[in-house]
Amino acid sequence: MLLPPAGVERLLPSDQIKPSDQLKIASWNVNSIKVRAEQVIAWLKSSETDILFMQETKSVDENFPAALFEAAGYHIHCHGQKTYNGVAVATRVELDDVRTGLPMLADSMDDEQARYIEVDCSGMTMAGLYMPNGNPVLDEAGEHHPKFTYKLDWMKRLNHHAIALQKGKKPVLFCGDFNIIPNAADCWDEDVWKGDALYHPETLAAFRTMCWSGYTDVFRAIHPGVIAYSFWDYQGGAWQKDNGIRIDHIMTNPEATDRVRAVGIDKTPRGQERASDHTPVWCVLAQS
DNA sequence: ATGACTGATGGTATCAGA
Repeated sequence: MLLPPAGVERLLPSDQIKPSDQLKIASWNVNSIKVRAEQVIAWLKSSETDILFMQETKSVDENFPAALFEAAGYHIHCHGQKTYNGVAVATRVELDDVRTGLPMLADSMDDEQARYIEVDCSGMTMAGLYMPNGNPVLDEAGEHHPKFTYKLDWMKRLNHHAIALQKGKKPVLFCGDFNIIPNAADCWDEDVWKGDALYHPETLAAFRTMCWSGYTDVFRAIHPGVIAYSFWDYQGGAWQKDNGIRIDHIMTNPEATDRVRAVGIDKTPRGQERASDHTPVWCVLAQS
């Protein structure tokens, strides 16, 4: 085992050292880019992230603080709307194409919400998404509430698109705030989440459809049995009690999974002053 | 305990988030 040189106190852990032929990709629900820009940029620098997908920017594109990112060496592509939702990508590597909006199906519900951005880079396709929350599940008549129907419809569109992208035989990666708790081990108390849209059987079934079509939850694949969360509610001292849930994910098709060299969730930003309620999830991919 | 956060909004309360 190599030891750090004398006098060097802060080396990255060995699994975070990134050779030049690798890309570090991350996803972070920032909960307002206006409030979080400085913290996000500081994290981009300290984490050596090449491409960051952001969600809940809550900003129209003309108000996105892109100049702050440019000054730090990151170019911004954003797809926002007023008040709610909003996705963006910050990159310090060249992108070949950027597309926004998740494709519709013939029977899809109308969708004006800014929740999807997709890029081509280094022969790969990578997407950042903000899945609808889906609550409440039921309306007053006991039927599916329109918000839950919208979530299921959105997942159906995502699954169709995920399968369509597989036909390219290229590496494909989806990351973002999925608003899905994949398993009981991904929350502090399963009983609290039973019946919630994030852990509803129909939500989990749609998530498994994505898994069965070839996409891997790379955090869980590389860290089996590890308890790690990506969201802690602002209320009730959830952070202090570690009452968290793992709902931010990186999903890779087989070609991309083969290139995964490391995966992690960085809890540090969640513990900082005026933090987002989510913390970043990241992975390192070999470029060939 | 009708509580308990945080952010955005032509707002001084209401929504949405999860």
